[in-house]
Amino acid sequence: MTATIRDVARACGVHVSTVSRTFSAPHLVNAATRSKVLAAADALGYRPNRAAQALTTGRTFNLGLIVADIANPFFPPLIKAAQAQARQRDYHVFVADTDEDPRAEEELVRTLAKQVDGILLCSPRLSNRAIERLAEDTPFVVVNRRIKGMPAVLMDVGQGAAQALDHLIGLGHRKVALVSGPSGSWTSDEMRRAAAETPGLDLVLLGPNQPTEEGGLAVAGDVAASGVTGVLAYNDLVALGLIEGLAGLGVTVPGEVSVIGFDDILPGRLNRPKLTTVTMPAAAAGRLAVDLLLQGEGALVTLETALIVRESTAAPRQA
Amino acid sequence: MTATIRDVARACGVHVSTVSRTFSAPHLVNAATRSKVLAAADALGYRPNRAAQALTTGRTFNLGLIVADIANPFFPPLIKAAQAQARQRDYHVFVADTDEDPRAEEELVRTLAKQVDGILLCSPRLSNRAIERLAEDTPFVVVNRRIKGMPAVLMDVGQGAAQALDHLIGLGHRKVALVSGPSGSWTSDEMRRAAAETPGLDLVLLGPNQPTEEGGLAVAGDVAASGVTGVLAYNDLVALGLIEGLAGLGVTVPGEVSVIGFDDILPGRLNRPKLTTVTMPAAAAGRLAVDLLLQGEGALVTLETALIVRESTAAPRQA
DNA sequence: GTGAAAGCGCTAACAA
DNA sequence: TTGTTAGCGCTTTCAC
Repeated sequence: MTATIRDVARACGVHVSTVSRTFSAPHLVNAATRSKVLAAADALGYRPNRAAQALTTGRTFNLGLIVADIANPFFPPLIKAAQAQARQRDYHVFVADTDEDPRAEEELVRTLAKQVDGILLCSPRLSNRAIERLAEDTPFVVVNRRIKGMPAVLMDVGQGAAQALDHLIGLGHRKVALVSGPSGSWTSDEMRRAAAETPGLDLVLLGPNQPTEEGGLAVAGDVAASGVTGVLAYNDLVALGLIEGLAGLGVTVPGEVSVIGFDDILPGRLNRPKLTTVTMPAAAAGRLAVDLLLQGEGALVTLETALIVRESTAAPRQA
Repeated sequence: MTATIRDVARACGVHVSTVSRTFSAPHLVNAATRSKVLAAADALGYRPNRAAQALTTGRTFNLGLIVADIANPFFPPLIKAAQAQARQRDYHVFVADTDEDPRAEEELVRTLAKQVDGILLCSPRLSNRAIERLAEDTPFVVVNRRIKGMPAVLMDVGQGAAQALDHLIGLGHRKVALVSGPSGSWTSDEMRRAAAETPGLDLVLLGPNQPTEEGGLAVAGDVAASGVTGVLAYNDLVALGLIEGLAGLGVTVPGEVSVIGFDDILPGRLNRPKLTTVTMPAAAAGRLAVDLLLQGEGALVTLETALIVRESTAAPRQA
């Protein structure tokens, strides 16, 4: 039904290999022949069959993009940017969602591996070892995970967390909770590391938690019971859930407790109080990760983050 | 490097066709042979090469999912659900974003067509005619678009809009604006149709508008100038932008103007005032669309929508 | 129940 | 510059 290289060849009286060359190495074919072929191809609506190309060349012109949760507002801008960048380079992208499950992540990588030229693993939940093993078969770029020798795009979470904590300290908070994210999350570990290195803090670690509103809601009781006056949450969703949970417990934000999120997603900007948070350059990360993958360079890119002070933080109430 | 069917065949002393059958038609092969083959395949980490399978069978086990804007919060739940459903049926999904551009949409369909077994076109901006033409080459399911003879998943936008308008009327509003969406949007047309059929309304049509916060912000002036006391917006993003724009103009919501959105996205629930809106079953639509596509049935599914009254609507101030 | 052989659409030496 | 040929990994008749 759909035209093949052979139809085009027949239509303009050349051999199939000439048609093939016209597309894959145009400089090797006579200009006159080339335009004849192009015209015929156009008339027939010919488009090369990517599966066949992949079979001979080993290149699929496909990329895999794996995220923990498509519906988490942090990811869509990253997906969008990666997809756009890939498109520019004539690549298509498979998007898949692991539902925060490391086993699903691994299986996904395995089934995708042969169909793509490389995989973007975003905020993986798999262990470094597991990722390294998988990377033996497929080019990888990881986002928000540091693995020796593997190309990565990192967001400087440690620096953002430090800034957030300094902000809290500057406001006069001493006893502060870190509401961490899922286990296996590099960003969560980075936040913890940054917190541990911040002097002058009476730190309470609460977690692991689900990286969702529900996770925040669920931990509200513990936060209230802990007696902290400030909280740094794993992400905005958790922060939002926490604020809601705290409100349910009669604890006001930022009156009694200050809360800082991470990611700077839209809902945080609209919430009352507007969320103080750390912006994450998700779109830039998506774009760069695609570039790294396609250029096959072993680079490590670290993107800056920045604290945005809004309304969910204030000086602690005097005891 | 990666094991092929031939490696497996050699490893257990059978012919390649037997190995092939073991996977594609297991009942045609002796149980003993089958388990021998399976064991060898497992040991070698064999996975069939999808490109090669596609070449012979014509089935790719890939799906295309095209949306207007991945970053619009309405779509991620749909994408997530579609992806999960596809995965269950052993399909992978290409996700692509048209940036609200009909030309990009068409080109995307064309380049994707040969690599997939079908395409899910969500809230397309292309004309019916253009879609029908494209559908000659590739199985399609459209979401939120009604095209004669084409499988579709629809959300009952007309009904939702009618409910929203009735709510406004019940509150005492007479002069109401419909802030429509992008041209080419079926949902926008449905809303307009429903509005036109609602009696007792002094209707002002404002649009087309971009389906984003910016779109809402930009139209705020016109809304204020129009003298309406109620607004039905194309979606929550527009409604949110509009409320913000109105606030900038010193117009309070719902004090002076009531605003209703569409989609029920998270930011709307967190906004102050919390947005009165119409829920759209995006996840269900994604799931069903995949089912329709893979079952190849020519069905038309219409999903219900429902008004959720929150805080952005109230009785009009007495003149 | 299994093997042999042809071929899916394309590319990549090699020859002419 | 173009044609010839073999083959990518797999499925699918057709024989045995």
